[in-house]
Amino acid sequence: MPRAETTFHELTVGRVAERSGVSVSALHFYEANGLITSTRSAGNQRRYSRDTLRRVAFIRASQRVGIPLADIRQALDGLPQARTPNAEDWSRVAERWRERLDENIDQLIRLREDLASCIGCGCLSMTACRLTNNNDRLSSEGPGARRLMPGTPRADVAEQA
Amino acid sequence: MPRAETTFHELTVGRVAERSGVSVSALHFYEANGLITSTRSAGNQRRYSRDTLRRVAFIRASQRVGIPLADIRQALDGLPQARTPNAEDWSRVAERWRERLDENIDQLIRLREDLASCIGCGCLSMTACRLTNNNDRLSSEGPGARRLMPGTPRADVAEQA
DNA sequence: CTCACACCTCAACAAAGGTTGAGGTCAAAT
DNA sequence: ATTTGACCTCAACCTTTGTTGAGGTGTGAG
Repeated sequence: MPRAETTFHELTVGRVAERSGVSVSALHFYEANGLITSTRSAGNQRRYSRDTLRRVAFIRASQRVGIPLADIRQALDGLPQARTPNAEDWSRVAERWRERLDENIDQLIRLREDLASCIGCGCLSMTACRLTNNNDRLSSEGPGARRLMPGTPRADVAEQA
Repeated sequence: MPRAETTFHELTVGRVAERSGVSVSALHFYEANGLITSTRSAGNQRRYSRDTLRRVAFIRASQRVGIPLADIRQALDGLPQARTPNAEDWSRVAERWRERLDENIDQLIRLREDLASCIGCGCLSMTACRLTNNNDRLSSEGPGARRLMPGTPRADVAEQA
């Protein structure tokens, strides 16, 4: 099997797909959306540096907990584009990402509590219920383009071919 | 303003939209997908029973933490369809839903830990890293139809017109 | 040099979760 | 009786996150 020639730190798209568990088409997609970058070989084929594997791992792990690519992209934009990110670069990003995860965790825990106190208690009181009263500051956006609310990913069923 | 005639326990779509903070089109959509049900007036207009408000609150709260409608629907299918769900019915559903939320929380906490130990430490060791090695049992599904992985919802920006 | 496999681009399609709009009806206040 | 805002259906469109396929090229082993 003819494997494209690569220097030590260059990976073909197929190789990245193989090692990251992400399909080639998804990698193309990530690249088109600026989550990863590549150089090109003489024959116009993509060559990825090794740290792309780390980026992809970060992307997938984040996606599995339901974070949209746009947000992940923003986080990755915190890495230097000029040079290969070092440990400190990643640490900085990871730290900010932890805060993001904390928020997500908080929200879930809050819902769990609300559910217990509002419905689980059996009183079914929906007056002044925290579950019901979420439309406080929410419905004040007016019409126009807005983010959609797609579902959550589930790692056990969504993976590349 | 002509407000449709309703008995004490009947609500029009507009009324449900107003009180739940969900758009009319979204309510139509939920109904088309079996998350809520309605009877019809003589003139073919929807009439919702009051417990629809609770269902919708449950739906939105669950969506805000990234759970897909299909899963929410399954949970709601645990309620009796013949009669109006009582406190006990809701309690049962809430209990099972709590387990679901627990799983989601666990997954987020695991990612946060992995991030700290794998990247945050600074070593950047990706060999045998838990972040990287998620493709263990995942890439064994083969091709074919599979769930897509849309993003996460964010309550602060997504609401009806 | 040739062959096969990996790669390229670009367009079309998919599924979730809706929104928007056209064209028509209901209902209640005047 | 008229009018006006709420409602109806249905189809088209939107975003996100990709996959699939067609038609063509690169690359390395033999």
